[in-house]
Amino acid sequence: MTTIRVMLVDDQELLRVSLRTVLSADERIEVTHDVGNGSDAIEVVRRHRLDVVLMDIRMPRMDGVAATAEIVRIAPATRVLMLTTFDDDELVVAAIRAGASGYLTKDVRPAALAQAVCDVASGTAALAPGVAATVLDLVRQAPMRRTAALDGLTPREAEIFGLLARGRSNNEICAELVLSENTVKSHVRAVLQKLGLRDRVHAVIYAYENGLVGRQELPG
Amino acid sequence: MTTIRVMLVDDQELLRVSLRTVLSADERIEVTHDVGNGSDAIEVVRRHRLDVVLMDIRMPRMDGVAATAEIVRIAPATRVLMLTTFDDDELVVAAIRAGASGYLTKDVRPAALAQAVCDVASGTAALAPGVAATVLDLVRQAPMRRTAALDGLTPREAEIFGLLARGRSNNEICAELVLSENTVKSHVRAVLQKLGLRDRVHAVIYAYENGLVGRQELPG
DNA sequence: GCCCGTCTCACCCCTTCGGGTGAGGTTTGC
DNA sequence: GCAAACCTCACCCGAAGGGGTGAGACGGGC
Repeated sequence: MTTIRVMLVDDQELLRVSLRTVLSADERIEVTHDVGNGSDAIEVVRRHRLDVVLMDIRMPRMDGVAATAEIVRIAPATRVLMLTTFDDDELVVAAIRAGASGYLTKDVRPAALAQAVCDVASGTAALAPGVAATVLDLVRQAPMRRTAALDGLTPREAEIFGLLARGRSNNEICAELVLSENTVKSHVRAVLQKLGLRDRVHAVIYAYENGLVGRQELPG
Repeated sequence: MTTIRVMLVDDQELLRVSLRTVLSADERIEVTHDVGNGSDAIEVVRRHRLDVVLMDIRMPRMDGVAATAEIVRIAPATRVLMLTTFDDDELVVAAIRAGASGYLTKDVRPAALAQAVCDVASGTAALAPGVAATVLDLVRQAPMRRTAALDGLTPREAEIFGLLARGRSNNEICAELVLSENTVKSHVRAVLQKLGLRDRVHAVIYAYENGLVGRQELPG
């Protein structure tokens, strides 16, 4: 059995040194590289085979999330384990969506850290207890995040979009806004075209995915 | 600091005894009850204050998921930690949605088990490494979850509904499932009729409002 | 003044969709 | 063996939706 090749990515050199000490104590692990920012990390990934990248989420010169996305893209076999001082909810989600295999807070105990590295190397995932709660909440009922995803729409178009998202037909919209159906169709066309959506079905999905619509009941 | 009051729920008495031994070795933990099925567990929860319920997911007389849902309903402060021999994907999701605070496999090491009990008691969550990967996948691109909101649909219809919820056109569906468009239309009609929905737009809304679909990306 | 964006509406086209009906095949259960 | 689901597919129809073009009215900004 070969050792697990690990790279450390953190802007604090002091922390890198201590991480190296901790991980090197585990005979299953070999720390082959350590760098201070995301750009350098990507360079290393491009040139060397790595099993696990242990990455701080907040860094200068390309943040951890962006670096993770790029690393996963160019080296899918390499696992990325995020390391952070906080269990910032948004960053957790962003990191996971970027393709991170785990998310640990820096108060993790040394033995647990080494174990987590081995876990992700073997294809499983590692979550810090405090982070796990956040993730479970996400599974339970997906959150809605507010976005400026309607930029570029005129006020009227945004209004039409809101009705589209609620499942209104063109006919219902023209009744509610006192417009001719032709006008409604013009607005709908503009909305779909500007947002790059194929049809009103996709408009509904877009609305939900971007948190642009609250809870609603279906009539009937 | 008071001890953490724990109840064990498992149909195998042998396992209950060994769990009791393991957990009692930790001075932070006090095993106050142990029962052999979900119904008894609920009775205990009704009468006593508990911090953590350690529950097997497969049991006679009300399965672990149903019992969890009921326990969470009547005693929201009590945390439920699922314990299972497998990391069955569907059961993981069901347990989490029922309100479980953690999910461990029975190959967990004793010290880790005690730590997990303390973790969930303090409000965080505990996930076994093998389970965490499953959950992360759900966050990344959540697949369709099985729910009562789809009762009455045949398996094929439920499958069609899942594609409807993702914004697929009839044409795309018939390509993905290798069916004629006429067949797809038949299924779509049955789905809309059974769920009392006007059109596919409302089907998407229904899916989101009932948590039947996770985060997804729109193509393009 | 003029231009530009917005809102309004009209007409055309063709595709997609929802609804109705019927029908042949399989599997499941009584 | 028969009934009852279920899956499959076909044909029909009318309505709804998406796309294109054009155009009149109003407003603000230069």
